[in-house]
Amino acid sequence: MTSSSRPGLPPAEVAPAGRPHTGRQRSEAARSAILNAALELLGDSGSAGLTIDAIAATAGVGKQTIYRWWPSKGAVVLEAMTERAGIEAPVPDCGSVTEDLTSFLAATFRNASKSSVSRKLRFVMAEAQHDPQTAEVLGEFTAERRNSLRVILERGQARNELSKAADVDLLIDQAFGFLWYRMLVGHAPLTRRMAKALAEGLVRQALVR
Amino acid sequence: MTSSSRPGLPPAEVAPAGRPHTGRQRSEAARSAILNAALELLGDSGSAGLTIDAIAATAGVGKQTIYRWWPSKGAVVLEAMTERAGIEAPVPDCGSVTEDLTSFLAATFRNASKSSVSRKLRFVMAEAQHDPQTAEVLGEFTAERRNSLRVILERGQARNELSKAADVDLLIDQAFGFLWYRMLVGHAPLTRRMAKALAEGLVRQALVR
Amino acid sequence: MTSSSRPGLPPAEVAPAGRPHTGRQRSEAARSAILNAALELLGDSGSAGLTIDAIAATAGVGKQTIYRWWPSKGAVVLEAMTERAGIEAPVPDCGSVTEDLTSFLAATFRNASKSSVSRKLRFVMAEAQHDPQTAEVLGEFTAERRNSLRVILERGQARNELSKAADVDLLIDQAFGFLWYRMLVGHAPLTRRMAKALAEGLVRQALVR
Amino acid sequence: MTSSSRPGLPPAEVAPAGRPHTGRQRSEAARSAILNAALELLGDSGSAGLTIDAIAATAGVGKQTIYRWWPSKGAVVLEAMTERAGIEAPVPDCGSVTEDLTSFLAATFRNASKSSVSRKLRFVMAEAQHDPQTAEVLGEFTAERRNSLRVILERGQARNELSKAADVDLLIDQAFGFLWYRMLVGHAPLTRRMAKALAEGLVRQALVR
DNA sequence: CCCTAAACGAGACGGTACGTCCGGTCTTAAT
DNA sequence: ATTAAGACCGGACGTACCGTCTCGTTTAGGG
Repeated sequence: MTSSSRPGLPPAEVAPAGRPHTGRQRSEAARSAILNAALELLGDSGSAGLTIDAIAATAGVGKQTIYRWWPSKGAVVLEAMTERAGIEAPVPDCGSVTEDLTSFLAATFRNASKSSVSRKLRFVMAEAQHDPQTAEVLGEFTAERRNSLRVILERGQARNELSKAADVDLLIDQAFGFLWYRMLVGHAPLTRRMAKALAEGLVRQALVR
Repeated sequence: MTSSSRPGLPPAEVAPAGRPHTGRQRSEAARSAILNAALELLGDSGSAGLTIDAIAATAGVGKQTIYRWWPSKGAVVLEAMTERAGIEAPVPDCGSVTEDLTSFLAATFRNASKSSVSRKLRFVMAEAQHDPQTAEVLGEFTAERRNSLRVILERGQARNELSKAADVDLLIDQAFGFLWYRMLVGHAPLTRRMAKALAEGLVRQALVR
Repeated sequence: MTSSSRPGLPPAEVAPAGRPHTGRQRSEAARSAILNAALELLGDSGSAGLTIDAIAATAGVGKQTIYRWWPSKGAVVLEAMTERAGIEAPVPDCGSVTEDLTSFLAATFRNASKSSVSRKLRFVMAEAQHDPQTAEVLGEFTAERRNSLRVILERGQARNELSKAADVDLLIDQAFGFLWYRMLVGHAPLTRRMAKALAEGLVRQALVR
Repeated sequence: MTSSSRPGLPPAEVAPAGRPHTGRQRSEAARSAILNAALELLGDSGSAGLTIDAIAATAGVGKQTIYRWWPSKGAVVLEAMTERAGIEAPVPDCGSVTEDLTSFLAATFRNASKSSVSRKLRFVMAEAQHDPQTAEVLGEFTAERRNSLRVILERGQARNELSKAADVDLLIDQAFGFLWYRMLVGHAPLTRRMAKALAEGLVRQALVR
């Protein structure tokens, strides 16, 4: 998420330039206290206990200051996560699709199997199911993640490792679907071994025949 | 969910046979009014508006009667769904894995793309993220669904259509993962075409080589 | 309270004699278990905690068995008290009004200053304020107590110790009013000394002039 | 009850002056709507029907706003009564104790025999029996009332109409005891004639001999 | 010895109110 | 204009009791 798309920027940057900005400016201290508080509370007690009141109290901030800059709890958490938690696995380039894919998925799985990270992702996903605004932010986040994977797979096609006919979106959604499904249901772990097997499976599906 | 695992059966069926059961028996009318109310409310207004108070009022039932037999809202909805909504696709047997798989996934996708069904599933999944009791019921539900798929895939292995070495659980979680991921994030549809492509991809991934 | 006015006698004694009575008879064990339970609970936890459910559970009795024989909680407690607690001071005859009155009031005060007794009386009085049935039973109880005092005072008038013109009901209500007021508000104790002073005051008020 | 002892004043007036008070101030509109609602409900339906929910609904107020400022239903009613109902008879000064006393008691009885007032007093007394916080407020209220009467009686002693040796508290509790006893049990009325007789009786008890 | 009737322990039922929590809005005084 | 503080209305939560209503069982006459 780029700085300019961050929710809740002060109106000054949006104003029609006639009136440049008047009054007190947004407090960066408040902003970061809020993000910290959200992460901390979500770490401590899990989704319960993460209330707007609690965030405000923990951050030493008025509730209005939260509502002024974020549309919903989910947005706060997601912004906190993406900014702080280093949740976004980098796109590697090892020379082969299988290796790239394995490396990317392994990094992603490792992250997601940290309970602190998983707790946050699961929370945001749950919020998104009844809060359209969280759904939108989550939509942007997941789209970005899918793009990373698309880069890898399309490079594979370009190198002629994977069939041009392969449906890349199908592969992507299998990969992230697998990840989220295990995270959300919790019936099986997200190990490095699973990442490797999944990567190989996906490549086998899309191999040039 | 079999009748005997239904939550909240009267103690008689559970008691160690010493004391056979005394007192008034569970009212089937109340039970079914509650399930109906839950489905109706979830259909009308989506997850918001599905409150215990509303269910009780709609069903003409005391709140305690709900709490007596179900641990949580999610459990009510899930039981209502599994009992009423015919959500469970049957395990077909067409002679070939690809056909079986395609048919199974197509039926499942068709179901899940009905907004009435999807709304309920998404609601239960969201609930499960902060309510352990819903998580447990959802766990049972998803385990059953995975078993259906496992039957198909293991039949494929038995018929030597699929490699014995294939990791069946990996395939299963790719399939259901794909389904849930698209349902929950909503970035792409669940069409019959996707079901077919997914089925073929999974088979190709597990083919005897 | 005489035996025949005890609430909840079996209909047999009321039936029009055509059909004498058939079926199981009232269980004395249940009756006394209920009264015991009421006293015990009121002793333990004070008015809170004295619920019909609790009485039934403590007595090992179905709730219906309580509702069958008593119209209200207050009635149970009052019957328990009058039957068990020996709450009714006897009417003494010492030869002089002042002595009789002092003795009667002292006995009454001593009783009422036992917290176990006072708790019960205060409970019944509170109940009576919003439950007409308790109010009625309490009315009977207090009427009886007033009659005891009336006997003493009218004997005083007969002996020419007190003026025939004295308003006996006024004196009685001053005495019991004093008692209840201190019991209910709790701002001052009910000592033997107070009983004596009160008795003397009342006698002085009603002396033949 | 003076304004400064009114329960639930904003912390500002209580705070140690370090932080002068910040945030929205207590809404006088809400406060008075609550008191009105309490009186109205108690007038309409008697103690039943006077629930916190009903008060909040009638006053158009959140329940929390009630709980924020009053410890209990009884406290609300008592504050409403003392503030609105003009329940406190003034201390007259007619020149003679008997006249003062008669006038005071007659006014008090007239008030208490209005069913609207009596209903409220009886309600508060009943509440006080199982709610310590109501008991406390009621204690303050009755203490104040006793003080009014004490002023009259001590003036009588000062003027040498009443014996210096008379136990003033004994007389006071006979008077208010009489009042409350008849109000609570309801076996006899509180007429002007009774007020006069009571006043004369009490004076006769305490006359200089 | 059965038959009918009533009382029993148990406990589920529809309701009402409770007191708490939280959401989202608003009003202060201060910066 | 924004901030921390905090009161406001609204509404869902889960619990506790209420008084009623079945249940199956037990205990009495009366035929």
